Amino acid sequence: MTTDARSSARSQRHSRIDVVDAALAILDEHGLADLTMRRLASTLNVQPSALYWHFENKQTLLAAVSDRIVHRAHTRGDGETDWASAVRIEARALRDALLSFRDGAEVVLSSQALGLGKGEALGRFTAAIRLGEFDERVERAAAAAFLHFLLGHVSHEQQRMQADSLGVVTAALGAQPSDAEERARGERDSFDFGVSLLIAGLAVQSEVAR
Amino acid sequence: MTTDARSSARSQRHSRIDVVDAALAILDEHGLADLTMRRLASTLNVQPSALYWHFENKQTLLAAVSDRIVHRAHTRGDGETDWASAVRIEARALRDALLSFRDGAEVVLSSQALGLGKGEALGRFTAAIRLGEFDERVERAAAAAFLHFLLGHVSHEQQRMQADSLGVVTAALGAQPSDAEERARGERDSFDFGVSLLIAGLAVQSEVAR
DNA sequence: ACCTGAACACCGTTCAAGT
DNA sequence: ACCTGAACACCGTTCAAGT
Repeated sequence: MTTDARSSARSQRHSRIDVVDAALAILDEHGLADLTMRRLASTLNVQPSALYWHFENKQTLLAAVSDRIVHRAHTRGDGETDWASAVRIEARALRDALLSFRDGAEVVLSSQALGLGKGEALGRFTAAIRLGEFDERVERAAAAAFLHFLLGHVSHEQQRMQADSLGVVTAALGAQPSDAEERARGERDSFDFGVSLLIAGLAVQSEVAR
Repeated sequence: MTTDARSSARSQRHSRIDVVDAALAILDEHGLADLTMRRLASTLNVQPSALYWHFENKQTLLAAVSDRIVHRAHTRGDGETDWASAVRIEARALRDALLSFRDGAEVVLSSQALGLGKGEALGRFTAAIRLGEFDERVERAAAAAFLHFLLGHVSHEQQRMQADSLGVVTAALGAQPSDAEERARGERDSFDFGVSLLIAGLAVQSEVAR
């Protein structure tokens, strides 16, 4: 018990993995704005400069955090399914993964925009689309479209969640359900609808090319 | 001539409009990272604290900058066109507007994600889609899908432009055209393709509902 | 109506040196 | 292999006071 590495012992030595673990904890509990190098260092009982032994800079660290969030999106490869179902399953799994950490979408969005990280999210979409045996250019552009929609939708969604929890009064354009559960259902529906639009569009594309 | 307000005279008094003008100039010449309150103040020959008379905080200022970038997207309302053409025209106009300022997409993306700004971009898509007389929920979800795709695609695109200009070697996944012009064409094509996917999907939706 | 001056409470990053 | 100590060059924001 008392020998556990995760206890409050000081002057523990750390690995990259420990640093990312601690970063994820700060992210989830306090949000991206509070995820500073200095704060991260202090939760690890270490000087800020120590972090630069593990990571070249903050962006690289955030890319590693992003990779871990995305990697959380498990989908058991259910063997035989059509590309459309596969894409839908990946989209939901990735959305769930992003939603499972505070500001998760924003972290992944910015790492993705900077071209950092392992690109697993794009890879997942690409693999699912590949089941449809499209032209390679179509496959690439479609995967990017799914990913852009996913990140844009979920980051907006998480932003609204945070605004709500702070009781911010946003000028109520359109209907705004009062009940949180109802709102969550609405978000998921509009996400699914966007995914459906893209899938339907890609299906049409395959008929055109035929 | 020498009485012109935009000359190098000091201790000029400024309006919100002047501040946004100056911010846009810094954005375009030096990028978002260099658009700090202190730097902005110094180009206006003013103390940083003076900016807080015009804007509540930096995010609000950036939202005003975002609004101006989006407002640059002119499309003459060509009278009678179908919703699909109207959406395509808006998408291209908005992309051009974002591309006309360095880091334009990122600025608009983050203001949009924070729910700040006037929401003109979403309004433009919504108005175009409305020509198709869809269900209101469909209209809203589709407009959001177009906007998310737009912002995601263009911010990624601008990121690559900047990486290229810095000579960064990104692990060449897939074919990477060497010639800049060719690459620009590829970007525009994959943007148009994404827009086409969404339009085709929405067209199918209208048949289903019929 | 618009700005100054001074301060507060922070940042990310570098680098020689330690163990 | 991993970290300290100290420094550098910055940030956004507040607020009393000035004109």
